[in-house]
Amino acid sequence: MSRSNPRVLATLERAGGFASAQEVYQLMQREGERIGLTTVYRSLQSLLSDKIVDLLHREDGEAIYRLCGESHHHHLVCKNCGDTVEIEGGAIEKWANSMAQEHGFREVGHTAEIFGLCSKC
Amino acid sequence: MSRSNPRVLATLERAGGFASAQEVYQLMQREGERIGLTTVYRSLQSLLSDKIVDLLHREDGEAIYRLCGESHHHHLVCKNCGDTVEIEGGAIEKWANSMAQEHGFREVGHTAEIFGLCSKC
DNA sequence: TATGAAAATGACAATCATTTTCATTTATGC
DNA sequence: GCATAAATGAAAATGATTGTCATTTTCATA
Repeated sequence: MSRSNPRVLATLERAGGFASAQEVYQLMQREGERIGLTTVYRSLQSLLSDKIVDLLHREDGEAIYRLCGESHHHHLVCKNCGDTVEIEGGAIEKWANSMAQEHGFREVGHTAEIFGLCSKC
Repeated sequence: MSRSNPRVLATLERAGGFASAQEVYQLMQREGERIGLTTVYRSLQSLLSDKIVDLLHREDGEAIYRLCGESHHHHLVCKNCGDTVEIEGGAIEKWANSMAQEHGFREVGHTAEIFGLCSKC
């Protein structure tokens, strides 16, 4: 069973707590850290199963890891220029919880992202 | 400019209006239709840009296409057994629209999925 | 009915994220 | 020091998706 390499977590934090495995790896490379892509993937998976990060997906399907404990928010993404705004999701939390309760689900999480064209595009 | 092959749309309908490109392709193969994987991808993309289908992603990131006009709903997915319940998302529509308006975004869409442990697991 | 331009098709190769394999290095207890 | 388990990373494997390109089909018009 592999444990997480602490530099991976540190890098994810430095990246704003929101990045893909590839991005974490490239960031570490650029900063001169000597680490393999495999280790980055393994560490992120380990952080995921320890519930230190969550997993969600970008529009193109690429997996992105988000630090838990970051205030839970969602994103409004421009599908043209990629500009991203963080937004509050209180309404979603309530919706997710009530739906889960209604259907007898426990330990629920959710993903919700909104995409469209920003005012500039 | 490539137009969508009508058999692709027909197959997606037959599949319940909810399937990945690979699934549509395999289904067509099994039913003896002579079509290439490339054409399936192209047709789905074309249906997407014509707004006849939407795109969303499975937990593993694989792209799934959903027929628009199917009543818009979301999913509650058991992360253990994969069991899925369709749920209404009226609250989400409102949230997405108000957030979009607040930040000046137009032509917005959204994805929202809830996952947890179902009552059996 | 011929013809030719444009669109559609599909085999195949390329790309990209992710996972697996496996040999090597590092850490740890004895 | 030594044995053993854990961690690491290079390289290959995998799987979805996209790009390329030669061929076929469609279809309006000569």
